[in-house]
Amino acid sequence: MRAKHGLGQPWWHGKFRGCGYRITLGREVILDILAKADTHLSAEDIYIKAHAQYPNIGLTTIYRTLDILANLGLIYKFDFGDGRARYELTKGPKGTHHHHLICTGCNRVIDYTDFIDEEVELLRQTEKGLAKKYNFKIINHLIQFYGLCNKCSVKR
Amino acid sequence: MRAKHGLGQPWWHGKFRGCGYRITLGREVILDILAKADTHLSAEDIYIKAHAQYPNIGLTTIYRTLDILANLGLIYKFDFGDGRARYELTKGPKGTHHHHLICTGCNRVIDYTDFIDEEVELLRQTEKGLAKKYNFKIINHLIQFYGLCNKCSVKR
DNA sequence: CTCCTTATTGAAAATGATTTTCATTACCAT
DNA sequence: ATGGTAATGAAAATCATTTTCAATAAGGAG
Ligand SMILES: [Mn+2]
Ligand SMILES: [Mn+2]
Ligand SMILES: [Zn+2]
Ligand SMILES: [Zn+2]
Repeated sequence: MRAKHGLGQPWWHGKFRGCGYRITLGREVILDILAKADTHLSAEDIYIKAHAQYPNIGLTTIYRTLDILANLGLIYKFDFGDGRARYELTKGPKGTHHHHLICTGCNRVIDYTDFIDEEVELLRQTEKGLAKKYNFKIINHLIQFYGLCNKCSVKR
Repeated sequence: MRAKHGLGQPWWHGKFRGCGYRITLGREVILDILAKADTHLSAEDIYIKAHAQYPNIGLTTIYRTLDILANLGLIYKFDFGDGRARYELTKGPKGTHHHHLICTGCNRVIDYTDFIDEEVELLRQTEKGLAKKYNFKIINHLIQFYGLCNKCSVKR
């Protein structure tokens, strides 16, 4: 059940090598952690996990690798307002693009992928309209809903 | 043509006092700057402008005031990825809620309010669906499209 | 497999935005 | 006008992220 492509090469090796980057132990560890994660990890979260498997890795390498991954479009970098960036594999285990519900009470973040059918279509149309009107080439979008989760809305 | 409410009181004095906050010269200056701004200002941008009218004001006061304003919902705080927070009056001169087009090439941010008719309606429906499904009380949303502006897409 | 070039790395120092501390000042209800 | 207390500025402290630099290790060539 290993997620490999081709001849036992992890899926990302290709894109990585193609851009002139070397495959290193540290980078493998980091991508492994991201692939297994089911939450939005911060650089330090990743550092702590990585350090367990590979005690020599430095936090600097985490930052540098995350930067490359974000530029390659393999991960998303988010700001949920808690003062540190959080990262998530573009195509996670769930594999699908998703949006976020963010609780301003407890900072919980809920992923949601169950878009209404029309939502996807409308997004396409909106992007098309904006692209033409502003002569802007849309590559990606960020959609987040802020509010109170079930627990937090009770407290108030 | 002054934007006043009641007996010559700026519109925000009410809400401000109602929450136990005092009206100070520094705060007036800051809100004035935000009200006149047609771009997304950083704390330091505001500090520089404020300093011109009120040389004694400290950067600390800017941060503290912005924090209050954001909590009161009078301003939005954004992260456009350039390492500093940027702020915008919730109800600007334009008065309307808007979304952003962000150029990843030059960091230009375009406001857009010209929603497709269906966009507003769909957003309402989506929010309703999410609210029920996740038992989440939606208060606000953030929608940003990333891509390349006309100038930057030519260069590539 | 060995060598060599060069990307990568870790540690430590630097940076830079935002916060905290604390003594002083100034709102504003009475 | 006065007093209680929120607000303020300067300086120091935080803290996530970046930079520096000498040491190390991918990985292509031979
Ligand atoms: Mn997510
Ligand atoms: Mn805007
Ligand atoms: Zn919550
Ligand atoms: Zn641009």
